[in-house]
Amino acid sequence: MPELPEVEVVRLGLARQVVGSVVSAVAVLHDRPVRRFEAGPRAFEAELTGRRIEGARRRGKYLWLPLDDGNALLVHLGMSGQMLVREAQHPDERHLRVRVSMPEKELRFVDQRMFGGLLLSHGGAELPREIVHIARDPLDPEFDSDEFVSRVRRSRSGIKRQLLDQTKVSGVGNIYADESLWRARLHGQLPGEQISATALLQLLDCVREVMSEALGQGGTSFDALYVNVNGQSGQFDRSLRAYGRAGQPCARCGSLIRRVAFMNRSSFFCPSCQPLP
DNA sequence: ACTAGCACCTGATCGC
DNA sequence: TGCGATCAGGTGCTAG
Repeated sequence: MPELPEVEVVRLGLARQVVGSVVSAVAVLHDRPVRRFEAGPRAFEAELTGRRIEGARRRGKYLWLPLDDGNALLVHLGMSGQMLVREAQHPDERHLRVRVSMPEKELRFVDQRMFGGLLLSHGGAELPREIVHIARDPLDPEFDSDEFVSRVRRSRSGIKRQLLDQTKVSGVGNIYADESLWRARLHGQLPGEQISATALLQLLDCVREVMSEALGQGGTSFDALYVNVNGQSGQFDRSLRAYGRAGQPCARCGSLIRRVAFMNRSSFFCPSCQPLP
């Protein structure tokens, strides 16, 4: 669910509200969200307890909190995960999975579908080993645009599939892929090897543009499943031009936006602005 | 090595 | 009112 702008909104909230705090207690209420931590839920609780949170960092859709022992609390929100900062007396959320207690507040991992999760990354303060395969994102100053372009042009896969491949570029999900392709006037099924380097660089600019605008609006929320650390929704859904707009006129040309099935989900595009050759 | 497809979950909504 | 099918913003594993 949450893509780069939504995760960045959460990261900013954590940076403001939990960095500098010391963890006084941890309760894993459902084992599934810590499934990737091999030492198990009890070790997760024990190792996180007593640690001071030193920062809040992000790569793509992953975020992590470096700890004072050199380890890191690594977080992925999956499709429905939330990181909420609540007062301790706030009633438990229906899908509360992990409670991290601190003086005067709690950091809560809430996740309906549990595709997301937490783990303790040993020595992961700088960059958790679990996410070294994740590429930098297009807003990272060290993102290598030329490397992305050459990799895309070496593949026959459709450009949308490649935009969603987090080892080529991270942070892009189904919404911002469709929005970026609409802005760049590219059909998602165009094979990468058929797209010029210039067009791909323009596509990257569109990705940066749409994500920056979304970040400025607090992200995209269709329902209460994506919210910031205080439980508030973002407003970028009002600015979407393709995603979720099947049957509505294209803002550029007036043709009706179409929806097609893709990778067990949906793609939205303008058949006039984004033709397949 | 690359690629496509599926598994992993819960819940809301829609048609019958 | 109930039931099954479908859909939802993601990632990792695995079989070709």
